[in-house]
Order: sequence, then structure tokens, then C-alpha cells
Amino acid sequence: MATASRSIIADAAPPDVAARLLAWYDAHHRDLPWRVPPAELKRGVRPDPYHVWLSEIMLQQTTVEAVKPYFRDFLAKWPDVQALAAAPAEDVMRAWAGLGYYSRARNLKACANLVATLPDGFPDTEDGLRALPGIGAYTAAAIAAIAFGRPAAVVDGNVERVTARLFDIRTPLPEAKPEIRERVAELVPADRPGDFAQAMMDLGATICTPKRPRCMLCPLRADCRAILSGDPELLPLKAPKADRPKRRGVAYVAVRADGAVLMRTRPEKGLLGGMTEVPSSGWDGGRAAPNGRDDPPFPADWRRAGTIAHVFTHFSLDLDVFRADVGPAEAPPGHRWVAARDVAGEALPTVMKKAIEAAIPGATRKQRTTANRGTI
DNA sequence: GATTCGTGGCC
DNA sequence: TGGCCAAGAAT
Repeated sequence: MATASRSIIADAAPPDVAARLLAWYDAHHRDLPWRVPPAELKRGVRPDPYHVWLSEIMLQQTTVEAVKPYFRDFLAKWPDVQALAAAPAEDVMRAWAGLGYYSRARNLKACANLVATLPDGFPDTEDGLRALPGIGAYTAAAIAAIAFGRPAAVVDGNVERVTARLFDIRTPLPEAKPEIRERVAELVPADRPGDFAQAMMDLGATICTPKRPRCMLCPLRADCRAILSGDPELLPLKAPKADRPKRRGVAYVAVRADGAVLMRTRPEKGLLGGMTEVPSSGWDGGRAAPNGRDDPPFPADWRRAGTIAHVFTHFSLDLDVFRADVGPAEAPPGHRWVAARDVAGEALPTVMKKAIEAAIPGATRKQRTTANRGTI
């Protein structure tokens, strides 16, 4: 009888799933620097689209804890999109250094430049947002829902996991994405789409976690089909990942008598695009260990300073670091001498900080300077 | 659809 | 230790 009565829409979710999730969110939401909490939202406070956009770009494939200090720093430096648009691109890259996925910073700057010319600022629709650089399907939906109250289906990794478990979807990712998107779209409530999106993500981050989900605390426990028909932790299924090859390279840290370090800027596109590096060999896996005689930026008494290991998304790198102490010299074409006190302020990706630290301990540590000690 | 693109924390 | 994962986008 019960089975017969629900047979027409046998796999539809109960109509009050969103309401129960929102009630949980009201009580258990995370307090985040870029978030307008539900109580304030109900009081009429509107999120700043610039804050929402900036945080969403930073949060792409990046943990909340890693983003927090960068978000605060960016807001302090550039309080609105006009300020960011007016900033030199190099300053933006320097501020982004360490956060990873550096094309995000380039796209961020390009997007700010564009939005600053629009009379109404950020577009308030999913399609309009989707057309901007650095904004894909997820981010467009997230900004549309959170900043503008649009009923968009916001699907990130958290939502994929929660939804796959809620509906016991056993199709592996990424094949299951369209089905998941449809399921989420059916759940989005008309009145609080932004809070719903953030509630799904908070649930995924704190309760419906990848490992050892805390199902006993889950507000959707009664609705979850993975609990009934299996082990929620096993979902979502995922296609096997490509292996991560090992590569090796050589980095050269040339130190002048006054402490200046020889550096250059990487090409705009590709790995670590637009970021600062010390001269180095290619990082091809085929190259045998440091035969480095041919690679140094100029002949000198290069001495091994150590080897650093670094893991990128698609390869692991062992980098042999050589150091040479040299006298006054012209920087080779495409290179520049960076004064000792300015090294820490360069747009150094983490792998380069490691390499420089191996040759000059303490060189990349940020310290007070006369430039920032007295001001502000 | 498959690749490329960082980094740090966790178990 | 090494694999996994994190509010994905661009090509």
C-alpha cells in the first residue's frame, strides 16, 4: 500500500528535504569571513557580490582554511572591484602567491577589469556570470544563488557527494554529473536558494564527509537512500585517476655579494604561469639527475645546496638546487637581480620558495621593512 | 571527454 | 609514506 501510493514517482525525494536542511543550517552553519549568516540575511542584509565572487574564485579546489588569510588580505588591499581593476597585475600575482592554480589570479584580474566597466557591476544571472573569465558552471550558479538569490543548482564536490548518497546514485563521476544536477535542481527551494547551496556544502564539509560520515548527526538521515541500501562512505563512485609520474630538474640560485638573487618571470600560460622563478632546467622526466653543466644561467662555481621535493597535481618533482656566490654582474637576458629585502615580496610559488630556502635559509621569510613598518 | 593546472592537511 | 581530498575552469 505504501509502496503503491508512491509508485508513480518512486524515486522522488520527500518535499521537505530542503526545509529540513535549512533548519539545520540555521542552527549549525559555519561562520566564514565572506558569508552573510542566515539571521542577517533574514534581516535584509545583502551579500556584497564582490565578496561572494572573490571568495568563490579562491575556494575553487582550495580549502576554507587556506583561503581565509588570502581573502582578508585581498579585501584589505582592494576593497572593491574598482580597486582590484586599478591594481597592477603583478601586485595581484604577488598577493596570490602560495594559493596555487595561478591562472585563477590572471582570470580574477581580467574579470575585475571587465566588471569595473559595467555600469551595474557584476551580472546578476547565471548566464551573465558564466560568460566572465574564471567563472564556470559551479561558480556562476554559486554567485547567482548566494549574491543574487537566483534558484540555481549549485553543484560542487560536496554537493556531488551529498546528492550521490541521498539518492544512492551508483553511476561513477564524472558520468553522474548530469543526473546529480537534475536531482539538485529539483531540491532547490524558491525562497532561500543561496542558503540552500551553502547548507549543502556545509553538510558535505562537516557531516557528509568523504571518510567516516557522521550519519548519526545528519538532518537528512531519514531521507538518505545510501544508508538503507549500503554504505554511504562508498559513494560517490569515481573513475580511476591517472597515475602521477616523477620528474626531476635542477634549479640555480645565484647570490650576489650584496645578497641579491637572480630571478626571472615564467611565461604567462602553463604551469606557474606569470610567477617568479629562479633559473632552472626543464622538468622533464627523461633527464637524468643533475648533469646540470649545460643548464646554469652562466658559468660559475655551482655547488649543490640540496634537493627539494614538491608534488603538483599531475607530477611529483625532485628539484636539485645549486647555489653560486658571484660578484657584480649584468643579469642575463630575461633575468633580473632581486634585492635581498625584496625576495620575500616576489610572486614566488611554493616550489620556488622551497628551492630558494634550500640555498639561502630565511631568504623568503616575510619581514618588516622600512616600507611597511611606518605606514598605515 | 580527457588533460592541465598548486598546495597543504589528513590518515 | 603516499594517496586522497578541497566551494573547478580552461582547453
